[in-house]
Amino acid sequence: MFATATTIVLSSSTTHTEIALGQMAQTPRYRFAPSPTGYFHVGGARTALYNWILALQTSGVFVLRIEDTDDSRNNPQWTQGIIDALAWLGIDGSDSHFEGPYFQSANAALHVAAAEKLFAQGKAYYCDLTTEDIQKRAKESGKQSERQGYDGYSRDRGLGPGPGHVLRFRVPQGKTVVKDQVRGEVEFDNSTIEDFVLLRSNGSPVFLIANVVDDINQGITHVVRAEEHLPNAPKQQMIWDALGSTPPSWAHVPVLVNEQRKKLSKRRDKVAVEQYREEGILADAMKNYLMTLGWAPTGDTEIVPFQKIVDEFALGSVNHSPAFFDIVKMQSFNAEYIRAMTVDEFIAACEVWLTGERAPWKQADYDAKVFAEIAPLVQTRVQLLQDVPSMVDFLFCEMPAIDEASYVKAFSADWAGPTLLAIREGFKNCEWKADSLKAVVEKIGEENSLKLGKLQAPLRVAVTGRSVGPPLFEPIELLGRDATIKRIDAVLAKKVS
RNA sequence: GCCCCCAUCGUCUAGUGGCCUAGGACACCACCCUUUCAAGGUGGCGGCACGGGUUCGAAUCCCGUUGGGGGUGCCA
Repeated sequence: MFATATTIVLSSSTTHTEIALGQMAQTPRYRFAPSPTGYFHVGGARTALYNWILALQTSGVFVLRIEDTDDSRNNPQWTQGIIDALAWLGIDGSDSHFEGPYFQSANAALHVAAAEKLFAQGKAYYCDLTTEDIQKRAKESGKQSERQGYDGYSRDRGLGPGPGHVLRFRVPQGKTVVKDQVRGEVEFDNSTIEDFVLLRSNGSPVFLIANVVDDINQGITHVVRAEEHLPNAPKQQMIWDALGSTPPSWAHVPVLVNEQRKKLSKRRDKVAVEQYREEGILADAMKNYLMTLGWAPTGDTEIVPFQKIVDEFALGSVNHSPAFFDIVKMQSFNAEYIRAMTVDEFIAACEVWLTGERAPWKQADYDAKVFAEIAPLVQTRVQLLQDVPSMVDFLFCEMPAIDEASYVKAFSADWAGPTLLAIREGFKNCEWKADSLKAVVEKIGEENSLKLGKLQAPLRVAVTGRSVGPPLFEPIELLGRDATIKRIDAVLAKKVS
């Protein structure tokens, strides 16, 4: 009872102080701090989006910091990938809210200096135990020691820097309360936190301190990151305190998971933003979808303008539980965004898939005018832009590749050959317009008591090579009489053989 | 093992004590439309993990159980 009351009083007074400080002194400074270890992760994209939106809302700043400190996994090629992917999502390096990129590796000296300052103040100490030594001690002590893993063996041994010595933070007694904008107050008993490493035995700083020192030097006021960092928060908050700085406002957002409910991982799951982009997911669709994971705009519609999201998003209303990254739903969002485009926009968006090396046809065979004619018919039929070429390729190839299953299905009926032959005869002299072509086929249908839906199947396979696709007669008109009849003959010949 | 977080349809969510016989979206099913396939329209299936409290009243508050997840590196 008393404890609770005290906590409330303390926290409310602290909150007032923070608000007063924030109002007077500083514009909010958010940051996104990825490490360049591979393609850009969709989880990272969501975290970046959160920070970006928050910066936009508050007239604040979005700082991009590349955490490239050592480690064999880092590679400069990924840095450009991150920057490009962010720009694709509208997090544009030239925007006034954007600052950076900064490179953590450039600040190594500052990290070391901060660590040495902590040593000088007795807030950190050197230790000469190896990882093996620590494991051995833990095993020998049998029962789990108070502190996990490392037991504080060198706390009072008065060691200085030297070969094989790591610098460890002296975790003080007591409790550390992390005030989290998503989760409220999370309390950690310091006795459960080991004296963690600040400087490796080779003298290089580790993430825990490098990250904090950069945040301090870059004036970061708000740390919004994935929940996997929650256990780091008390440690980092202790470093902020030890360094004499006021810790930032924390927010730990739930992780994205796969169908097994495990955190999305680069090894196991399809997570690369670049890959989705290449498949033809639209940036707006991805942004919108990502923002519906763990949060939702007001109203009964999830697909909303980005501005509405910027207007409404709040950390306090972010869900506390992990969200499944559902590719099927994202594609459905994408399809809706595709349909919402004007035809011209759609044509422009398809450009990359229709020309250049990705196109399945020879450049000379492609006719932009023909595609423009059929574009409205394919626009309602694709989920991914990469699906477009296979829907229209029959228009730009000499002869379509006949899908065997479609062929067998369409020509299994005994009427298939004869009616197709009749259609061929009808096509020889009719007016070459979609409506007239349709009329020819319909008439033959009447004569044979076959519905158009059935009767057109063999014709469709002959012309397009497949049993499904856009409406048939418009493309046939575009193809022209000679090419159409040639294709019918080819498929008829195939039947005979 | 230990620390921490979490728990509404299969999935993503709305819901902040009465408006909830729980709303929307994706997926799925049926029907309508129809030139195949889509799109569109209509309808359907389907959920507050469990057990105790608190309260006139609980999906909403508290406790416990169970079940998930994250962390436990001289990675970030």
